[in-house]
Amino acid sequence: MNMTQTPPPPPPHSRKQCRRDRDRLSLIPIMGRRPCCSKEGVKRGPWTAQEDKLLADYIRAHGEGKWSSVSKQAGLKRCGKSCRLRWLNYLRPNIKRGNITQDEEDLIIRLHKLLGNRWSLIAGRIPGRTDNEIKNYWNSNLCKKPLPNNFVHCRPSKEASSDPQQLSKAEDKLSNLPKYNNQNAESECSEGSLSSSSSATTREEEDYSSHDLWMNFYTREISLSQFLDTDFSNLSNVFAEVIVGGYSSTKAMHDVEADFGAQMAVFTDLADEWIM
DNA sequence: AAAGCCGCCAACCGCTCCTCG
DNA sequence: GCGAGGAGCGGTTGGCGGCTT
Repeated sequence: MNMTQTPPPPPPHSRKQCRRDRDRLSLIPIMGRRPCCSKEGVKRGPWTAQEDKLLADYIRAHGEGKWSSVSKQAGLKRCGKSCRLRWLNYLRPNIKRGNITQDEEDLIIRLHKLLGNRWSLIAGRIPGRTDNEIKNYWNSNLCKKPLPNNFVHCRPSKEASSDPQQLSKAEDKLSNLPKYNNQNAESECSEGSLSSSSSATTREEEDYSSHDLWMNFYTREISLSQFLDTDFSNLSNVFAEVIVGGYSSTKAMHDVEADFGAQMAVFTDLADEWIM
Protein backbone atom coordinates (compact mmCIF):
# COMPACT_ATOMS: atom_id res chain seq x y z
CA MET A 1 0.00 0.00 0.00
CA ASN A 2 1.46 3.30 -1.00
CA MET A 3 0.54 5.79 1.72
CA THR A 4 2.32 8.68 0.04
CA GLN A 5 0.15 8.55 -3.04
CA THR A 6 -2.63 11.10 -2.77
CA PRO A 7 -5.99 10.04 -4.09
CA PRO A 8 -7.21 11.84 -7.18
CA PRO A 9 -9.53 14.76 -6.43
CA PRO A 10 -13.23 14.06 -6.87
CA PRO A 11 -14.71 15.29 -10.12
CA PRO A 12 -15.86 18.91 -9.90
CA HIS A 13 -19.59 19.46 -9.57
CA SER A 14 -19.56 22.26 -12.06
CA ARG A 15 -17.22 24.46 -13.94
CA LYS A 16 -17.72 27.29 -11.50
CA GLN A 17 -17.06 25.02 -8.57
CA CYS A 18 -14.01 23.74 -10.32
CA ARG A 19 -12.73 27.25 -10.90
CA ARG A 20 -13.45 28.28 -7.35
CA ASP A 21 -11.41 25.35 -6.13
CA ARG A 22 -8.64 26.19 -8.50
CA ASP A 23 -8.52 29.80 -7.43
CA ARG A 24 -8.77 28.97 -3.77
CA LEU A 25 -6.10 26.34 -3.77
CA SER A 26 -3.94 28.11 -6.33
CA LEU A 27 -3.91 24.98 -8.40
CA ILE A 28 -2.45 24.96 -11.84
CA PRO A 29 -5.11 25.12 -14.55
CA ILE A 30 -6.89 21.86 -15.09
CA MET A 31 -5.41 20.50 -18.26
CA GLY A 32 -6.93 17.10 -18.65
CA ARG A 33 -7.63 17.33 -22.33
CA ARG A 34 -5.52 15.80 -24.97
CA PRO A 35 -4.58 18.04 -27.84
CA CYS A 36 -6.48 17.46 -31.06
CA CYS A 37 -3.23 17.13 -32.98
CA SER A 38 -0.77 14.63 -31.69
CA LYS A 39 1.91 16.22 -33.82
CA GLU A 40 4.84 17.71 -32.00
CA GLY A 41 5.49 21.39 -32.44
CA VAL A 42 1.93 22.41 -33.20
CA LYS A 43 1.26 25.82 -31.72
CA ARG A 44 -1.87 26.45 -29.68
CA GLY A 45 -3.49 29.35 -27.91
CA PRO A 46 -4.21 32.90 -29.08
CA TRP A 47 -3.24 33.90 -32.59
CA THR A 48 -0.69 36.63 -33.17
CA ALA A 49 -1.12 39.40 -35.73
CA GLN A 50 1.64 37.85 -37.79
CA GLU A 51 -0.10 34.48 -37.89
CA ASP A 52 -3.35 36.19 -38.86
CA LYS A 53 -1.61 37.92 -41.72
CA LEU A 54 0.03 34.74 -42.94
CA LEU A 55 -3.27 32.87 -42.90
CA ALA A 56 -5.32 35.66 -44.46
CA ASP A 57 -2.77 36.27 -47.20
CA TYR A 58 -2.62 32.60 -48.03
CA ILE A 59 -6.38 32.13 -48.21
CA ARG A 60 -6.86 35.27 -50.28
CA ALA A 61 -4.30 33.93 -52.72
CA HIS A 62 -5.37 30.28 -52.79
CA GLY A 63 -8.90 30.17 -51.46
CA GLU A 64 -10.44 28.15 -48.65
CA GLY A 65 -10.23 24.41 -48.25
CA LYS A 66 -7.53 21.82 -47.63
CA TRP A 67 -7.09 23.11 -44.12
CA SER A 68 -4.62 20.47 -43.15
CA SER A 69 -2.24 21.67 -45.83
CA VAL A 70 -2.94 25.38 -45.32
CA SER A 71 -0.85 25.48 -42.18
CA LYS A 72 2.16 24.00 -43.93
CA GLN A 73 1.76 25.98 -47.12
CA ALA A 74 1.27 29.24 -45.25
CA GLY A 75 4.16 28.60 -42.92
CA LEU A 76 2.01 28.32 -39.81
CA LYS A 77 2.70 25.94 -36.97
CA ARG A 78 -1.00 25.39 -36.37
CA CYS A 79 -3.26 22.44 -36.96
CA GLY A 80 -5.75 22.66 -39.80
CA LYS A 81 -8.71 22.89 -37.49
CA SER A 82 -7.25 25.87 -35.75
CA CYS A 83 -6.61 27.61 -39.09
CA ARG A 84 -10.15 26.93 -40.24
CA LEU A 85 -11.66 28.24 -37.02
CA ARG A 86 -9.54 31.35 -37.03
CA TRP A 87 -10.49 32.12 -40.62
CA LEU A 88 -14.20 31.44 -40.20
CA ASN A 89 -14.64 33.23 -36.90
CA TYR A 90 -12.26 36.13 -37.23
CA LEU A 91 -10.42 36.71 -40.47
CA ARG A 92 -13.11 35.99 -43.04
CA PRO A 93 -14.40 39.06 -44.94
CA ASN A 94 -17.85 40.42 -44.07
CA ILE A 95 -17.58 39.40 -40.44
CA LYS A 96 -19.73 41.79 -38.48
CA ARG A 97 -18.11 43.07 -35.32
CA GLY A 98 -19.73 44.72 -32.37
CA ASN A 99 -22.77 44.09 -30.25
CA ILE A 100 -25.69 41.96 -31.37
CA THR A 101 -28.55 44.30 -32.28
CA GLN A 102 -32.09 43.92 -30.99
CA ASP A 103 -33.24 42.72 -34.41
CA GLU A 104 -30.50 40.14 -34.50
CA GLU A 105 -31.36 39.00 -31.02
CA ASP A 106 -35.00 38.57 -31.99
CA LEU A 107 -33.93 36.57 -34.98
CA ILE A 108 -31.66 34.38 -32.89
CA ILE A 109 -34.45 33.70 -30.42
CA ARG A 110 -36.90 32.77 -33.15
CA LEU A 111 -34.47 30.58 -35.00
CA HIS A 112 -33.33 28.90 -31.84
CA LYS A 113 -36.91 28.13 -30.96
CA LEU A 114 -37.23 26.31 -34.25
CA LEU A 115 -33.80 24.87 -34.79
CA GLY A 116 -32.48 24.26 -31.31
CA ASN A 117 -28.74 24.43 -30.76
CA ARG A 118 -27.92 24.20 -34.45
CA TRP A 119 -25.71 27.22 -34.36
CA SER A 120 -24.37 26.94 -37.86
CA LEU A 121 -27.88 26.92 -39.30
CA ILE A 122 -28.83 29.90 -37.17
CA ALA A 123 -25.65 31.73 -38.15
CA GLY A 124 -26.42 31.03 -41.78
CA ARG A 125 -29.54 33.15 -41.41
CA ILE A 126 -27.77 36.10 -39.78
CA PRO A 127 -25.34 37.75 -42.18
CA GLY A 128 -21.94 38.56 -40.76
CA ARG A 129 -22.33 36.57 -37.57
CA THR A 130 -20.56 33.32 -36.85
CA ASP A 131 -21.90 30.21 -35.20
CA ASN A 132 -19.39 30.60 -32.40
CA GLU A 133 -20.45 34.17 -31.76
CA ILE A 134 -24.12 33.28 -31.69
CA LYS A 135 -23.48 30.30 -29.47
CA ASN A 136 -21.49 32.42 -27.03
CA TYR A 137 -24.13 35.14 -27.10
CA TRP A 138 -26.85 32.63 -26.41
CA ASN A 139 -25.03 30.92 -23.58
CA SER A 140 -23.94 34.14 -21.91
CA ASN A 141 -27.00 36.31 -22.53
CA LEU A 142 -30.15 34.73 -23.84
CA CYS A 143 -30.02 31.48 -21.93
CA LYS A 144 -30.48 33.36 -18.68
CA LYS A 145 -32.90 35.89 -20.02
CA PRO A 146 -36.64 35.34 -19.52
CA LEU A 147 -38.20 35.20 -22.95
CA PRO A 148 -41.79 35.77 -23.98
CA ASN A 149 -44.21 33.33 -25.58
CA ASN A 150 -42.97 30.27 -23.73
CA PHE A 151 -39.79 30.10 -25.70
CA VAL A 152 -37.80 27.08 -24.75
CA HIS A 153 -34.28 28.30 -24.72
CA CYS A 154 -31.90 26.15 -22.75
CA ARG A 155 -30.74 23.31 -24.93
CA PRO A 156 -33.90 21.94 -26.41
CA SER A 157 -33.72 18.77 -28.41
CA LYS A 158 -32.65 19.03 -32.00
CA GLU A 159 -35.80 17.28 -33.09
CA ALA A 160 -37.96 20.04 -31.66
CA SER A 161 -37.24 22.14 -34.68
CA SER A 162 -38.75 20.27 -37.56
CA ASP A 163 -42.17 19.30 -36.36
CA PRO A 164 -43.96 17.83 -39.39
CA GLN A 165 -47.32 18.94 -38.07
CA GLN A 166 -46.07 22.48 -37.78
CA LEU A 167 -44.65 22.29 -41.27
CA SER A 168 -47.86 20.85 -42.65
CA LYS A 169 -49.84 23.60 -40.93
CA ALA A 170 -47.59 26.21 -42.44
CA GLU A 171 -47.91 24.69 -45.89
CA ASP A 172 -51.70 24.70 -45.59
CA LYS A 173 -51.64 28.37 -44.79
CA LEU A 174 -49.22 29.12 -47.57
CA SER A 175 -51.30 27.24 -50.13
CA ASN A 176 -53.93 29.93 -49.75
CA LEU A 177 -51.58 32.81 -50.32
CA PRO A 178 -51.59 34.98 -53.44
CA LYS A 179 -49.24 34.54 -56.36
CA TYR A 180 -45.55 35.21 -56.30
CA ASN A 181 -44.23 37.89 -58.60
CA ASN A 182 -40.49 37.89 -59.01
CA GLN A 183 -40.42 41.52 -60.03
CA ASN A 184 -41.46 42.47 -56.54
CA ALA A 185 -38.37 40.86 -55.20
CA GLU A 186 -35.79 43.21 -56.64
CA SER A 187 -32.77 43.07 -54.47
CA GLU A 188 -31.75 46.29 -52.88
CA CYS A 189 -29.95 45.11 -49.84
CA SER A 190 -26.52 43.62 -49.74
CA GLU A 191 -26.15 39.93 -50.12
CA GLY A 192 -24.35 39.44 -46.85
CA SER A 193 -23.12 35.98 -46.10
CA LEU A 194 -24.87 34.44 -49.04
CA SER A 195 -22.75 36.05 -51.67
CA SER A 196 -19.72 33.96 -52.17
CA SER A 197 -19.17 34.48 -55.86
CA SER A 198 -18.69 37.62 -57.84
CA SER A 199 -19.81 35.96 -61.04
CA ALA A 200 -23.52 35.72 -60.33
CA THR A 201 -25.57 34.18 -63.05
CA THR A 202 -29.19 34.98 -63.76
CA ARG A 203 -30.23 31.88 -61.84
CA GLU A 204 -28.15 32.93 -58.86
CA GLU A 205 -29.64 36.40 -58.99
CA GLU A 206 -33.08 34.85 -58.82
CA ASP A 207 -32.04 32.88 -55.75
CA TYR A 208 -30.73 35.94 -54.05
CA SER A 209 -33.86 37.86 -54.93
CA SER A 210 -35.93 35.19 -53.30
CA HIS A 211 -33.66 35.30 -50.33
CA ASP A 212 -33.87 39.09 -50.15
CA LEU A 213 -37.63 38.99 -50.32
CA TRP A 214 -37.70 36.54 -47.50
CA MET A 215 -35.13 38.38 -45.43
CA ASN A 216 -36.88 41.69 -45.93
CA PHE A 217 -40.03 40.17 -44.57
CA TYR A 218 -38.19 38.29 -41.91
CA THR A 219 -36.41 41.37 -40.63
CA ARG A 220 -39.63 43.38 -41.00
CA GLU A 221 -38.26 45.74 -43.57
CA ILE A 222 -41.38 45.08 -45.56
CA SER A 223 -44.85 44.65 -44.16
CA LEU A 224 -46.91 41.51 -44.17
CA SER A 225 -49.23 42.96 -46.80
CA GLN A 226 -46.26 43.77 -49.03
CA PHE A 227 -44.95 40.28 -48.54
CA LEU A 228 -48.30 38.74 -49.35
CA ASP A 229 -48.64 40.94 -52.40
CA THR A 230 -46.44 38.57 -54.34
CA ASP A 231 -46.91 35.52 -56.50
CA PHE A 232 -46.47 32.36 -54.48
CA SER A 233 -47.67 29.93 -57.14
CA ASN A 234 -44.20 28.48 -57.28
CA LEU A 235 -43.76 28.60 -53.55
CA SER A 236 -41.91 25.36 -52.95
CA ASN A 237 -39.29 26.21 -55.53
CA VAL A 238 -38.95 29.72 -54.23
CA PHE A 239 -38.30 28.59 -50.70
CA ALA A 240 -36.13 25.72 -51.76
CA GLU A 241 -34.00 28.16 -53.70
CA VAL A 242 -33.84 30.45 -50.74
CA ILE A 243 -32.58 27.64 -48.60
CA VAL A 244 -30.24 25.96 -51.03
CA GLY A 245 -28.90 29.34 -52.09
CA GLY A 246 -27.50 29.73 -48.62
CA TYR A 247 -25.68 26.46 -48.49
CA SER A 248 -23.06 24.53 -50.30
CA SER A 249 -24.31 21.77 -52.53
CA THR A 250 -22.86 19.25 -50.14
CA LYS A 251 -25.13 20.30 -47.28
CA ALA A 252 -26.88 17.33 -45.78
CA MET A 253 -30.37 17.01 -47.13
CA HIS A 254 -31.93 16.61 -43.71
CA ASP A 255 -30.50 19.99 -42.74
CA VAL A 256 -32.05 21.52 -45.82
CA GLU A 257 -35.36 19.89 -45.01
CA ALA A 258 -35.18 21.00 -41.41
CA ASP A 259 -34.35 24.52 -42.47
CA PHE A 260 -37.16 24.54 -44.97
CA GLY A 261 -39.53 23.50 -42.20
CA ALA A 262 -38.08 26.13 -39.95
CA GLN A 263 -38.57 28.93 -42.46
CA MET A 264 -42.14 27.87 -43.08
CA ALA A 265 -42.81 27.71 -39.37
CA VAL A 266 -41.25 31.12 -38.80
CA PHE A 267 -43.43 32.50 -41.52
CA THR A 268 -46.54 31.07 -39.88
CA ASP A 269 -45.43 32.44 -36.57
CA LEU A 270 -44.91 35.93 -37.95
CA ALA A 271 -48.04 35.87 -40.04
CA ASP A 272 -50.16 34.86 -37.06
CA GLU A 273 -48.61 37.58 -35.00
CA TRP A 274 -49.10 40.28 -37.64
CA ILE A 275 -52.58 39.31 -38.69
CA MET A 276 -53.82 39.57 -35.13
C1' DA B 1 -5.73 47.12 -1.50
C1' DA B 2 -6.14 42.45 -2.32
C1' DA B 3 -8.38 38.18 -2.88
C1' DG B 4 -12.19 35.93 -4.70
C1' DC B 5 -15.84 35.71 -7.92
C1' DC B 6 -18.10 36.21 -12.29
C1' DG B 7 -18.93 36.92 -17.25
C1' DC B 8 -17.35 37.07 -21.82
C1' DC B 9 -15.31 35.10 -25.71
C1' DA B 10 -11.54 33.00 -28.44
C1' DA B 11 -9.94 28.63 -28.96
C1' DC B 12 -9.87 23.70 -28.30
C1' DC B 13 -11.74 18.90 -28.26
C1' DG B 14 -14.25 15.01 -29.67
C1' DC B 15 -17.72 13.40 -32.36
C1' DT B 16 -20.20 12.84 -36.72
C1' DC B 17 -20.69 13.31 -41.48
C1' DC B 18 -18.88 13.44 -46.06
C1' DT B 19 -15.80 12.38 -49.81
C1' DC B 20 -12.74 9.66 -52.18
C1' DG B 21 -9.99 5.77 -53.48
C1' DG C 1 -19.30 -1.88 -49.47
C1' DC C 2 -15.53 -0.28 -46.67
C1' DG C 3 -11.97 2.33 -44.52
C1' DA C 4 -9.11 6.52 -44.15
C1' DG C 5 -8.74 11.22 -44.00
C1' DG C 6 -10.74 15.77 -44.11
C1' DA C 7 -14.29 19.05 -42.88
C1' DG C 8 -17.89 20.75 -40.02
C1' DC C 9 -20.41 21.11 -35.81
C1' DG C 10 -21.68 21.69 -30.94
C1' DG C 11 -20.02 21.41 -26.29
C1' DT C 12 -16.50 22.79 -23.30
C1' DT C 13 -12.46 25.11 -21.51
C1' DG C 14 -8.96 28.68 -20.29
C1' DG C 15 -7.52 33.41 -20.11
C1' DC C 16 -8.50 37.78 -18.91
C1' DG C 17 -10.77 41.87 -17.34
C1' DG C 18 -14.14 43.83 -14.40
C1' DC C 19 -16.84 43.62 -10.29
C1' DT C 20 -17.65 42.44 -5.45
C1' DT C 21 -16.50 41.53 -0.81
